[in-house]
Amino acid sequence: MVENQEIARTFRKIADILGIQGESQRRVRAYRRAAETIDGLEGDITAKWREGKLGDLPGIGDVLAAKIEEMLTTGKLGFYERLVQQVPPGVVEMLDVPDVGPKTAGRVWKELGVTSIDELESAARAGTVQQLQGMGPRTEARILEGIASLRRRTGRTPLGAAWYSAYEILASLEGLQGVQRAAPIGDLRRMQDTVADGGLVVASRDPALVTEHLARLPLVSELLANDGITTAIRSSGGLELGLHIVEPERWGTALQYLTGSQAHNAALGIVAQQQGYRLSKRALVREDGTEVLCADEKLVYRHLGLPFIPPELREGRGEIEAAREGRLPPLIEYADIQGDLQMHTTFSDGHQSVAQMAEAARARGLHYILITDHSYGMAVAGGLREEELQEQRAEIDAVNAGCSGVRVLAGIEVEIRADGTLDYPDEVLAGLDIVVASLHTGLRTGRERTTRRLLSAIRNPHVDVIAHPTGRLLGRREGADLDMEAVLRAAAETGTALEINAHPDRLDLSDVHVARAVELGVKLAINSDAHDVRDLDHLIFGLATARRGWATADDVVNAWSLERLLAWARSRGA
DNA sequence: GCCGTTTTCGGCCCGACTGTTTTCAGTCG
Repeated sequence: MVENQEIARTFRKIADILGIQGESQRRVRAYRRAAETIDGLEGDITAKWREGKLGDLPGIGDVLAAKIEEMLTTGKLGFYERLVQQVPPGVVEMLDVPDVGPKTAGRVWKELGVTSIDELESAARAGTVQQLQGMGPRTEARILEGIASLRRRTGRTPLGAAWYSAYEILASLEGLQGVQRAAPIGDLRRMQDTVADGGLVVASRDPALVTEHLARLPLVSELLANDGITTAIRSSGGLELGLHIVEPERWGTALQYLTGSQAHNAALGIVAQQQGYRLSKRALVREDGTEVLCADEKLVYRHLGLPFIPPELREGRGEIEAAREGRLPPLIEYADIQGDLQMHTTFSDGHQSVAQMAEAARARGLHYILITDHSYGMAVAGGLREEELQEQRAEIDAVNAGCSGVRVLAGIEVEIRADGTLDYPDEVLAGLDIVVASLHTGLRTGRERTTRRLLSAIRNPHVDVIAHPTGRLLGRREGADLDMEAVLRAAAETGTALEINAHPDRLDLSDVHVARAVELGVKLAINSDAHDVRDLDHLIFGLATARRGWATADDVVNAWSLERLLAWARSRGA
């Protein structure tokens, strides 16, 4: 699958460069579309090529098929190599700045000679950018804000990318000779929404052998060594992961210590001191210097007189006091999740049919799903008109009649419009089992307006769930400026659930907002927002975010039985 | 650049928002 990623990445880069060069939007789009197709491919693209079936893939015709073939046979692409010569890499990087698109990047480069984000910043500060035709002081200010926002998040990788990368490597290590155990550490194990100090710990008596194994993995592009000892690995996706190899009898302390966070370990260190220990990666050390080895992480906490504290809670947010006083909540677990209340189908921008989504959900042990295609306001996503909603209802009824072992509920992801009203009238919404509402546009129209729109949707008795409340996209876009406290209080008052969107690009609500929601008694929904059956697997990220916010199964409506869920929804529609 | 047909070329998911315009271009979803 390395080839798939590589080809998709190359096509996206080509699209970027062609865009900057002012090529036709259609041509640019063709490359992006092909990249999406390749990313979404189930199997290895090499197999497709061998079967001579590249042309069957949507968005791939003769020209792109030939380019894929060139990459698979020669490992490179002449067209791409010529293209990258034509535009400085720093100009392409400017596209990462919010509000800077291909036109702007191309113009500041050609008209001002700006070839990097740093130079763009200088030019904007110097007031040079606003001298260009069609650009003014506000555009300049937006560019500066965009650069600042980009800087704030560099060095952090969204959880999903880091997690998949690390777990593929962990899976390859499992069962290898010399490897006794392996686990993630750092903010990766704590499942923070973005990862900065994630890594792996491996228990082994033969570090050299482990290093040798790692070096041979196709998922590992580079071993980073310090004094001859491997301390980090770079994944084929470019992610840097710290690496620690420890003796098996020191596994527990190492795992605990390296998982952190710093705040948690600092607080735990005080507890240790009170018991006459010092906390370290190698062992619990008594005052006389003797070591207490812990082969198991639970033992570390037990020695310190504490119950086990789940990694997601280890942020120094009062978890140690709570553990001491027996107040740790019974965190929601994966097995508690009964259903999924947001997913899309081919009726709008999803990849599969209602029946296929239902089957995929059944295979994952879910008992019910809510189909939530977009309403017509999301024209770009093929949003549904009212009559299409009726057609979909018929299909849902048919799937349920076929008794697939999972109950399919009829819903919608209805647009909250600029004035706070919804895309469908109340009588249409009343006919649905559960209504999910969300904002996709006007996310930067200001705190007052965004808050007002959300409050208006929350107060609509037909709306049961507010999806991805802030609209943030990790690593790409910060959430809308809004009065979250007011939103949470309104949701608590009306009994409207707020979504923890489990897509690893969103994780919205964030853990901090979840914690406040739990305090206020706001109901939550952990939803995959799947646009493809495989996206159902993202629920684990939403689950982790819920746990990081100290949520229990009772706080989460889709951890309830179908009967309880529907009774809740019905009680709200009044 | 793809696709479906009209088998050679025209259409390709569209609308909101912003800031610069004085009628529209660029970005985003």
